[in-house]
Amino acid sequence: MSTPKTLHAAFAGHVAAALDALEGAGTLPVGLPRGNVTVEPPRDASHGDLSTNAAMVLAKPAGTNPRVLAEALAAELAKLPAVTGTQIAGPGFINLRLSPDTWIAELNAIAALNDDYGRSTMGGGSTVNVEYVSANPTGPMHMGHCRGAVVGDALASLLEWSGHKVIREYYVNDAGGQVDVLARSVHIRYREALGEYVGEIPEGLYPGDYLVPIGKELAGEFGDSYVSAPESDWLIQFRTRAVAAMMVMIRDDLALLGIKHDVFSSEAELQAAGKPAEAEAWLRAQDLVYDGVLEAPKGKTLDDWEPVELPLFRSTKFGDDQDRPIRKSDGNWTYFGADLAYHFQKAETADALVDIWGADHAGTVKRIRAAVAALTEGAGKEIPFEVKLVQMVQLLRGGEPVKMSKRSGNFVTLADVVREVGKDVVRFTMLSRKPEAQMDFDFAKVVEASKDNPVFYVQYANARIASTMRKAAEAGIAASDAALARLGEEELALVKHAAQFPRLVEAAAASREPHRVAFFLYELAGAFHAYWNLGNDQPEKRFIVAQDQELTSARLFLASQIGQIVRNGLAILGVEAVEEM
RNA sequence: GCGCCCGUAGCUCAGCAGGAUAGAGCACCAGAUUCCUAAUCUGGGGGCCAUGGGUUCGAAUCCCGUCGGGCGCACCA
Repeated sequence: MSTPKTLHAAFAGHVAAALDALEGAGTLPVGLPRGNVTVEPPRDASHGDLSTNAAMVLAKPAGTNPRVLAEALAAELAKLPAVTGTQIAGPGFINLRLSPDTWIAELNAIAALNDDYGRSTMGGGSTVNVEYVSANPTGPMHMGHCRGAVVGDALASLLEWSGHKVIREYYVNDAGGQVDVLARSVHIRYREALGEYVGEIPEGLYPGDYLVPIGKELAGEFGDSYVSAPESDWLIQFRTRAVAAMMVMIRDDLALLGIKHDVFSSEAELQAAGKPAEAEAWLRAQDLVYDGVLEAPKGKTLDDWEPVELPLFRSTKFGDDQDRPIRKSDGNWTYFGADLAYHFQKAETADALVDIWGADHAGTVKRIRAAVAALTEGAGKEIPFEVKLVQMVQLLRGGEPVKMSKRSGNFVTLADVVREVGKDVVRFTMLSRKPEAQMDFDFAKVVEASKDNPVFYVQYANARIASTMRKAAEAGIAASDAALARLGEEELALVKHAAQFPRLVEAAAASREPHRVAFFLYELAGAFHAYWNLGNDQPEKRFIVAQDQELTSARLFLASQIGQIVRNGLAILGVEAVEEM
């Protein structure tokens, strides 16, 4: 896909060219680093349309005064046909004012690029593996998983928009003690299905009803042959079957949110393939794994603590606080031991790794980061690795916390919530706060149809535009770019706002923060609604002005492009852009 | 005791990989709203960006300390 340069990208190029010209003229020394040079719209629109700090950043290394350099640079930039005014302000900002034609051209660019406006080649086609959800396959998804799922999914599409190939991956923890517990829980349901009275599910097992159907299925298949058989006869089989059933449920839950992973990686398969053992052997050869005894944890008393010799990974060498065991005293892999090998496996097919984790796993970030550094450096290709921690969501209903009974296994499931408020509301709400901040999710508020509700407000902008188009069509007027010169200051201000979208997408992708897209849309919708409201008192400012078809067509064209941006932004977030509400 | 995250208006939160006079919504105050494109509109007050240092031409943003809140700290995942 070839992407024509958007206006902001083009001006970054223009400033660079102007600096080249100054170098050529001897005004500026050749080869100064320009990494800190920015070209961006000033916060205060009265300062102009674009602003660059180039003179301030380069003055010092050039051994000159910022204002002198600014004068020279401004003179160079003033030669551009698009620039109608330059001004030097403050400590050396150069403010540029652009011709209306420039903005009209950008409006046309939005129309031309359409669903692709905002895509960029920033990522250069490199592959990013985003691992998210990775909930244990021991039950349906509950709301605790929801935020990470949405953030991860939106981040994945954001990265695609900014020119990366993305692998959406789910790590299935089907090898640890939790899935053995699952198998035992299913065994009880199996006995129950055969007519046995099992009473209350014992403490420590999974009590949820969702295991009943699997018990029945296994009963139908195996009859009573495993009822009193020793655990070793049935555990693996029951476990495999239960995990498979759980993953079907989980995929269904994810589908409700519009989430579909490319790869599901099984921890059990990873172990069966000997990956953790390979990693251990290699790390031992590097003296990065050794047999040792950890000190007892400080500041916390454990009654059953005993010193034990375990194979330890030297994560302290890479910034961790403590070396970490990769196998347990029974010889099985620890979660970390397998996870280490898993990350190495992911690194083989990606140029960068991103993990989305719940904040309760914050304590394990350092060790896994250490492991990735050790393994990928060792393999000769160091892979950047980031963990995004997603904070917990508190569920409220009209301001009151939603009660959850752990005892009965009645947590609030994702499916219930999506069924109640809808996929779009869940997704947008989860993205309406930065991930590392805690968040409230109030059932009453998120479905409110008012301007106080961002989900509604943004969708309403698109719906309003769609309804205007329908209305205009009835009157026989269509959008047209024939007379865009008729658009005035207020309309062009909307274009200027919308034109930020490509930059915003790049910045959000670079910082791995999809919530910025949500905020941008909220603001853009706000600007659109504000313009719309002008029509309340001033009928000549309405989109449809019956006695002036030319102007109406131009405004409809504008509205249509604003709608396009809203739709593109919502597409990144995975939220439907409805046309009627 | 150690580590990580957070601390911005009365409340809930933004703040664009350091930039110009720190923003939005709610709440509050004052107006408008028989018209119109339903799901209101316009304007206003309100801040020592927790705090003390440091780096820089320039800090809410980066670094260090302190205070306050949350989370996590053996072979659980």
